[in-house]
Amino acid sequence: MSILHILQKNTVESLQVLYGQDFSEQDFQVNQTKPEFEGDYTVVLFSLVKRLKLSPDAIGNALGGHLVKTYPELFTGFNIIKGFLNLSVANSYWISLLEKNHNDVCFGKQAMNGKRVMVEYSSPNTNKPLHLGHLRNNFLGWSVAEILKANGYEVFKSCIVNDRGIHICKSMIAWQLFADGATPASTHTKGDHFVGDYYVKFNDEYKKQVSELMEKGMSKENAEKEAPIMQATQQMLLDWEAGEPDVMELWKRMNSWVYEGFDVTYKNIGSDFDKTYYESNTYLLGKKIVEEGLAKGVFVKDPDNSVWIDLTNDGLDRKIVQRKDGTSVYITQDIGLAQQKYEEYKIDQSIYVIGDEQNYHMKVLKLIAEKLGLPNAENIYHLSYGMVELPTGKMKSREGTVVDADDLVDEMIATAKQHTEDLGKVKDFTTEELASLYKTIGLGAMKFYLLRVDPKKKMIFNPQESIDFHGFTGPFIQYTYARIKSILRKETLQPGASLGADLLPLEKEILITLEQYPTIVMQAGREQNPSAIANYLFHLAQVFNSFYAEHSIANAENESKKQLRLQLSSMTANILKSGTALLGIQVPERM
RNA sequence: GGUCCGGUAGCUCAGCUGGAUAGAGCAUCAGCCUUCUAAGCUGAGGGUCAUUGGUUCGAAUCCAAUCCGGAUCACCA
Repeated sequence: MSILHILQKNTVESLQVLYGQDFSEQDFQVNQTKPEFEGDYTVVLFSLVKRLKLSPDAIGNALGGHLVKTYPELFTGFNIIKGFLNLSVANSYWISLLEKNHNDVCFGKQAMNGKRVMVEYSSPNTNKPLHLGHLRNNFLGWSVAEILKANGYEVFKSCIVNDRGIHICKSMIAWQLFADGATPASTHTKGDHFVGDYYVKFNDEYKKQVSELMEKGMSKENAEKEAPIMQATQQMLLDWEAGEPDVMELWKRMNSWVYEGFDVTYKNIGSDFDKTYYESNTYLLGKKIVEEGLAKGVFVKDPDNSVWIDLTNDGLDRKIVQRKDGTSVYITQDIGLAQQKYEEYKIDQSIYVIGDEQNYHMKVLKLIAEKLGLPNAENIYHLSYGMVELPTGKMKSREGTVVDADDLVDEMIATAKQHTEDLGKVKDFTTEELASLYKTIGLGAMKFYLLRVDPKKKMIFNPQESIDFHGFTGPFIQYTYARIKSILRKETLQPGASLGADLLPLEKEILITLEQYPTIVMQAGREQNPSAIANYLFHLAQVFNSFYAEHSIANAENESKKQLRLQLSSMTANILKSGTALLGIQVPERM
């Protein structure tokens, strides 16, 4: 139990003893004491004044006195300033916390709670390579899954691949028209980029054809429909749905190129999935759902045979769930998949990591699932994250401002290499060790940069800022870890050693911060928010570095101080390592 | 227009279950490597927390209105 929680509980008990009244932990606030006052934790007394009809000073004196008297091993003194009761926590509490946990690499992890959760993330289209936006999604999804595991959930990572539809046919048509049989192998191109290039070619040709038709006097709207390449694409989609062998073969072939490329990227950035769903399989579930919904009266059929759901009573609109030609739309497939996930994994919660541009869509999905009476409908949760923008504005594929994921990863690794070489601290590393270090640092910088901000908010990706490895960055934390490990290699930590009874301010500050880690992990899990971890780790590293600059560990004043500081260092390193692991970031022993 | 989200230092962001003088990083300026890794540390300057009103002992935080920015409202996914 956290010290904050203990203090809350003790306060409730004391108030009961002192005044015979039942208070709950929500009836008053406990904070960390501001540095300018004496004490460690502060009970804010104002909210108790009204109910007890006593002055803040009277309550503070009674409560402070009672706490110190009743829990002398915990509280050593108190003072009251303007309605704030400041309590000092005994050094022995902090020191025993350190003795117990300095070597526990699982500190902060919760026991299994028996709940099963699925986290769906990444969800790429197979017509173009991954970009910066996908990276935020991938890092977020992966990290949230790990954070939930640390909170005791059994987690399944899943991915729905959007592998069919008109956009896929566009790349296929363009390949037929322009590739002349070229393949990723023949052109030495990564498969997903190769296919993406034909998607671009499609759009170029389409634009050309539309403007040609418009020059001949056709309206823009008609030209967009009549352009031969678009007509061919629509025909191809029909052929695909009819299972036409040539089309299916080409589709499989081009998708396999894309998957080869994706695999490389996923492996590189450390994304993995327990289950991959393919839209080409799940879209058929739509029909069944629509029939059931019609039978239940949840859906209605219009005269033209299209099927709708009326959500106007829920403040939304009428929404189509099946086209008049009987084909299923995006949302229908999602309902089917939601059900399939539940049936296959018996999950208690289903999390969707999807951009906030789809807030409306996800609201509709959940509503429909509820109206259909799907068993886990109320546990569908949209983890909605903000878009990634550039300092110049939004990324636009038409304007070529999309930041490619593979390029970015390469750039970050190259930057890590450059910095490392400039500093020249690891000249004895082998080529393999260096390559691994560059990757650890480059990816660490990138992941931290994308995870350090609140996922719900849109963020700006500043290329210059992202390759700065100083300050609030991944490498700063990695560096702090490497520094500690350097000491721990040279000095011997003796587990049962006497640590003395005194704590210097900076030593105590580290301990107070270390103690918060389990609370932060819980908070990050509750909020599904990796940035809580990132902010915490940065703060911990900062506090440790201040301590490190101020006090010597190897040449401490005496042996018990040295052992105390070695244990502080060890526990800090463990938390830096396990915390960064929750963000998908590794820490190097040297850098 | 309807719905939803956001506006905190020059820039990027914390803080938001109401609590003491609003915090970091970057950038700027001034210091600190003969002792454990300077990818570090110490200090300085920098704020009408969009605006106005309300709630109360107390508001960046809660409520309302206004202004500004964004997302979304397809027989696209």
